[in-house]
Amino acid sequence: MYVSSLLDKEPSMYPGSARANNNLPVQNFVSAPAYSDYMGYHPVPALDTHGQPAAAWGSHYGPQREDWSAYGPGPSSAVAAAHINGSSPGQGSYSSADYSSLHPAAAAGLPPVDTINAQQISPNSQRHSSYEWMRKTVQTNTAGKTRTKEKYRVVYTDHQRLELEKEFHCNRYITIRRKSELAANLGLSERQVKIWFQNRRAKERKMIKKKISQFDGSGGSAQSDSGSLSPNELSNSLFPPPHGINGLQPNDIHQVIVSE
DNA sequence: TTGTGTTTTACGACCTCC
DNA sequence: GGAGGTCGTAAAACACAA
Repeated sequence: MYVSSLLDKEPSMYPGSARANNNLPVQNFVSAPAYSDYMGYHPVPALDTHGQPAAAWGSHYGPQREDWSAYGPGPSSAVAAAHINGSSPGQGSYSSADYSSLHPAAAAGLPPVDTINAQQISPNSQRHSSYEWMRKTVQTNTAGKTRTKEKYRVVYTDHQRLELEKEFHCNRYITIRRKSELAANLGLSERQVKIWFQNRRAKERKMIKKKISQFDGSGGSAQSDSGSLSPNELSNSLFPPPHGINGLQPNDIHQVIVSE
């Protein structure tokens, strides 16, 4: 089950890094011993500052995964502060006008991202400068390409990754509605959220593959229980992709999940 | 400080589904 | 045909040993 891949110690997964130190003040993180594979990874009321209560997480997907409750207590004011103080390179990628055009729903029903941006200006000069090049890159590249010859990717803030991880932990496949909401709340484009989930699933498959190969290698047994399945088959058998998900209204999906 | 390996965003190609 | 899936890959960001 998913527990095996997430709860297994994965030191390579978001180790305490300079990234975290650069993005957020250390004091803004509380320890999360219950979830050691992702530093500072614990449920936070991050979205509630945008008018969405923390409980809404559960309401979207019904009961949380059985292993989710192990990740520590709920809302932390310290992390809420981190959210407010946190930086967001991705947010620097979009002007409010661009953002509104990209996220009409957000523009209509959510607070303007400018407000968030104003709150989340990075205290880190390097990060800040990276926003500048990103802003420049996106705004000046009329070809629609976000890549430039020198730099072409932003680094998501810990808060953005935290929220994405939380969503991934609830559901490995994001619904259209949740994608839109997350994008609006995190100041990312829906495309970025979609690609993040794709990459995240790829990462997990890679981790599973790695674990299987390690298991086969160390166990000495050429055929383990999982040996009859390829990593992809194993992953898909555990978490089958939601075929036809787009044919359903988000509410339908929500209701299906909640009813389970 | 630098070289090297790993992780993280982002994209294109191709496939499936509606 | 469009949207989203995987897979493979590029390149920036990062960690860390030497």
